[in-house]
Amino acid sequence: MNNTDLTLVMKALSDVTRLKIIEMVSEGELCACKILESFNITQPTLSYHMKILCDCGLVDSRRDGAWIRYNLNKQTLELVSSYFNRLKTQSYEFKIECLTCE
Amino acid sequence: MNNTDLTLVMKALSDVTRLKIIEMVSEGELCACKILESFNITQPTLSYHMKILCDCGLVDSRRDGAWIRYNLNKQTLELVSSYFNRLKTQSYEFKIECLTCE
DNA sequence: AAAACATATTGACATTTATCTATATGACGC
DNA sequence: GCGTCATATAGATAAATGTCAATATGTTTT
Repeated sequence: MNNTDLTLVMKALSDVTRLKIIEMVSEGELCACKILESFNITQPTLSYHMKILCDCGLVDSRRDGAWIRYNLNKQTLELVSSYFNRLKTQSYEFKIECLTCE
Repeated sequence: MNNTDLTLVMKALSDVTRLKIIEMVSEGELCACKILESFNITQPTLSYHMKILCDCGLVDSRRDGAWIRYNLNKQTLELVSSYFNRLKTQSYEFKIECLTCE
């Protein structure tokens, strides 16, 4: 996962509505109509948010009759999770100071 | 860490420049002048980005003479990391389908 | 085939964001 | 105190973002 892809994921998560959607979907598959009930937004706005979540790979969608069912993409989540774990382990307790700055 | 705080962190990471800064700082403390060398942006623009990274708690700053030295805040990173770990474990292999949608 | 339901797309608009130039503030050395 | 270096703030601006109303597309039911 390169920086551009990661930026897309972060951008997707940088909106309160989408963050809540991710949390809802993390508990199990949901259709748009169910998600919509939890928010004070219009259907087109939800559709816009779902597109962003799907495009960055965080959420998968599948048609089931008239409904579109959404669920979390665990693989992408794993990549994001491991990115933060790597950052954590990379940073050490004792700082390597930049003394010269020249 | 509530959703508003988390959104701030994600917003901070949703910019390629800031994502690179985080990676640089994760390897050790750096002053603004050193960071600036790696980018094609002006000094005020970097200052703007550093403020966003500090305000959300991802980066700490300390004055050292004329310089401001930046380093990663491991505590915040730990909170973000554990958030994603929680999301991962919350989502199960077998989907709890929403069959009614009524 | 028409009506009803679920979701997506389009176009408009206000707000936010990233960037710059110009200027201010703070620290150090002379 | 003055000049110089490091960083921050202010004001302006173009581009991106989140939202809506209106409309289109796709699916099911009658």
